[in-house]
Amino acid sequence: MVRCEDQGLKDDCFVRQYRQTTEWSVLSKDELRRIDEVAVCRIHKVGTDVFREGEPCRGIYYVRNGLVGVRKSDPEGNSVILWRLAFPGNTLGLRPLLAEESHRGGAEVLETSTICFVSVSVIRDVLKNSPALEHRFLQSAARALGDAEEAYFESVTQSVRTRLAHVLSIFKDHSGRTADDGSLVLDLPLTWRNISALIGVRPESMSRVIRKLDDEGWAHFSGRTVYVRDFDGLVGEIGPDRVV
Amino acid sequence: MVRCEDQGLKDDCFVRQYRQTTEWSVLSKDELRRIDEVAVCRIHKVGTDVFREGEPCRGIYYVRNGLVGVRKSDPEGNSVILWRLAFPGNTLGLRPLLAEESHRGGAEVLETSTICFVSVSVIRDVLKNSPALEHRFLQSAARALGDAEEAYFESVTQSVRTRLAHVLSIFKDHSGRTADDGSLVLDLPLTWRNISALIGVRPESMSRVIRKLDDEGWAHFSGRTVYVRDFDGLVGEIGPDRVV
DNA sequence: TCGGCGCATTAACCTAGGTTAACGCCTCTC
DNA sequence: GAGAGGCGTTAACCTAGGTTAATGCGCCGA
Repeated sequence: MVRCEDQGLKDDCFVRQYRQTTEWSVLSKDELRRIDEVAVCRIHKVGTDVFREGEPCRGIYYVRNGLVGVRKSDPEGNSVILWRLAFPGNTLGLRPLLAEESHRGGAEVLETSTICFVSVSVIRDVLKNSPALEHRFLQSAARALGDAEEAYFESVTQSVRTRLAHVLSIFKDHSGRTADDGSLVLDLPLTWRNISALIGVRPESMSRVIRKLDDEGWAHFSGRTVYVRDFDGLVGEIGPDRVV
Repeated sequence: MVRCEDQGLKDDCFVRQYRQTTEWSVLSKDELRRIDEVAVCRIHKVGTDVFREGEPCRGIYYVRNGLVGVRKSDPEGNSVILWRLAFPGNTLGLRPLLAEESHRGGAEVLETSTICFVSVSVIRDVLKNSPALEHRFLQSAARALGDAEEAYFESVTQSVRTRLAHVLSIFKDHSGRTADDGSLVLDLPLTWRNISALIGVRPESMSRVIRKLDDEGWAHFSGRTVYVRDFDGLVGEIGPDRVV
């Protein structure tokens, strides 16, 4: 609802990627600036929808800061899972745009987020003039496909315990810090409810697992803060790395 | 092991796609012919590997006829699932090629198959000269990604029963025929063991499910032949279509 | 200030599917 | 013709996780 300019924020989401190594970095500074010019950045409040499942794809959403989750629900609306998280720097809506499909999941703001929107027509135009960008997208789509296979495999193969360890390792890379005594402290940016949905289980089962993990001394859970004694031990004992 | 020419088969896998609507159809007849010229077609026997998990990707494999399955196993080698099937007309190895990764799954010949191999360098060369082909691949990769999400969702959400119904509907489209009395007859091209692996459960559980389905009168199972009384009823009752 | 709502937790209970083991059957090989 | 090995099935048993229900807590809005 709130435009970024109102907050004195400069809309330079894409130009800033010039220095980094995202897919967009293959574009020239000028091309990126041109995207920024037409991008519309807004601040979205927690709990609101960025887009809904089944809705036609109108463009892409660059998450500048905050946190957004992509949900999927069955036709009856029940059994919602959290398919993926979009952290700052991530882009939403690119898949349906490239596939020329509707959104297969709905995006919900999990933490107040600044999100920049760029319409389909702009992106298509950019792509038409930049085979290099298309090439990069193809490569990362192919990799994402491999990751999705891996996720499927994991869901069939691994226990909730193991999958939780996997999720924690994502947050470790992302928002983990080391305490004075050398142990790892995680301030989870998600409710346990959402973490359950991310793993695809009920909150009650999640609760059960974290209590057991706590009892066994692997980690201490207090609210959304997790104190991990020995992270490598946890991941190693509970489920070996599936970094392939 | 056996070259196609030895059998008097003409190597025209790719040229033939000119008339059809696959991704390759965007190429000119000449370009397709040029691929055929360097393609190596061989007949692979049941049980042999086309490529193995973790192996670097040397090129793509066009399945001309027969049936190939892509397996995934965990580091210890156990708990093998069947991730996808390659029917005649399908191509294997394109994902790792585009992602510039190694094979994340191993391909095993399930029915004696004629498979045409084209090396990485040829494909890369073709792609470099055809943005149109790259565009088509990007689109289908994006769609495949959506399908993989769906598969994940289904594995988390749906029962074995439902997932079996889903698999049967694949074979219905593929190798189903209608009996004189109007009922549907499927001659499954896979062992039940492999169908279990496709769904991600043990053969024993599979057995349990088909017996129940038989008892309840939905279908009759005899060896690898399935007689389905009322297919739409089965799919409708057991799990609504997830055609989104 | 109070009521209500959504998160989190616990406990009791239930069930789908994994595990183990045994058996029949087929095919291939020696 | 005998053995071996793979498939398919059944049965008995076990466990992870879903289901239901109850309780406490914190937050928000009236």
